[in-house]
Amino acid sequence: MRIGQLSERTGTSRRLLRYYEEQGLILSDRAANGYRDYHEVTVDRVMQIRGLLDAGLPTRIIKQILPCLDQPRVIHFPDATPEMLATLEHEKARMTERIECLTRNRDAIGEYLLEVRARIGTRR
Amino acid sequence: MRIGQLSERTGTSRRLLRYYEEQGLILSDRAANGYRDYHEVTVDRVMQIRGLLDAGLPTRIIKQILPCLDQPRVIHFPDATPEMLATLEHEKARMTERIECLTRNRDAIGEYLLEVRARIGTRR
DNA sequence: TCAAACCTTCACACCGATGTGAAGGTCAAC
DNA sequence: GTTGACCTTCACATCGGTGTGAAGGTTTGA
Repeated sequence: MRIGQLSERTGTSRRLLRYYEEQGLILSDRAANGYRDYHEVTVDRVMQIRGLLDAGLPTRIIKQILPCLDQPRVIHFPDATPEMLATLEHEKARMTERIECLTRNRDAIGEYLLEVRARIGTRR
Repeated sequence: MRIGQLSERTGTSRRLLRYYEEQGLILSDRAANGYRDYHEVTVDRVMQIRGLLDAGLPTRIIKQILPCLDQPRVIHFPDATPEMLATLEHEKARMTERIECLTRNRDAIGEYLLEVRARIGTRR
């Protein structure tokens, strides 16, 4: 599929799709005329990238995480250096911290909303 | 406490503390000489802000969330307009999405690491 | 009284993610 | 064959979070 369709299906501007490619997050074949040609699977990949970006990860880190997300799993052995494994472990821990922070604060919002609505319910 | 101590205790540059204040995320009293004077509770507040920023929330949203985090809970009724409640509900949902995205991807990293280490364990 | 270590405001600069537009090539349909 | 909708690259712009440094005031301690 071409960039316009990928853009539409992922809700991501063409500009950003080219940017993600430049950053090594997605790949494209090229048609004879130079147009980018994307695999079907790229749709999911872009969604994953969007989610991680939205969750605060920079493209540099996302790029390192992506090999973990292939399904079925393919181990790229050149990537599996001890440093890379340590980086992944570290990022995994940071993600857990983020999850805990988000969960705590989301739950606090939930309780706040409950209480506000309870008070409104009593016409105060 | 003054800005230097707050900076040290939160691991946040003075520059950023002033920025957060400018964005309405924290408050300070002023001493007679113009120096900022922070409440003890500001330490936790700053940590919360850092966590949320790191999790991808912009200061604009964090500012709206902060009233939910007071302990014990204080309902600021002027803030509790229907629009604000809708905004909070919306942000709560977005936070849940982020949590799910981070959890999925973190778990995928975990499985990848397990598999890589298993293979290394078998000297392959 | 002087130096060091604070503090103030202001301004310019960077970086990453993103928008926008120019200048031009390709292709499908009329 | 011209029009319109696509695509290409390139470049400049914006925005939010952050660093840095200038120019100057305050406090503390030798």
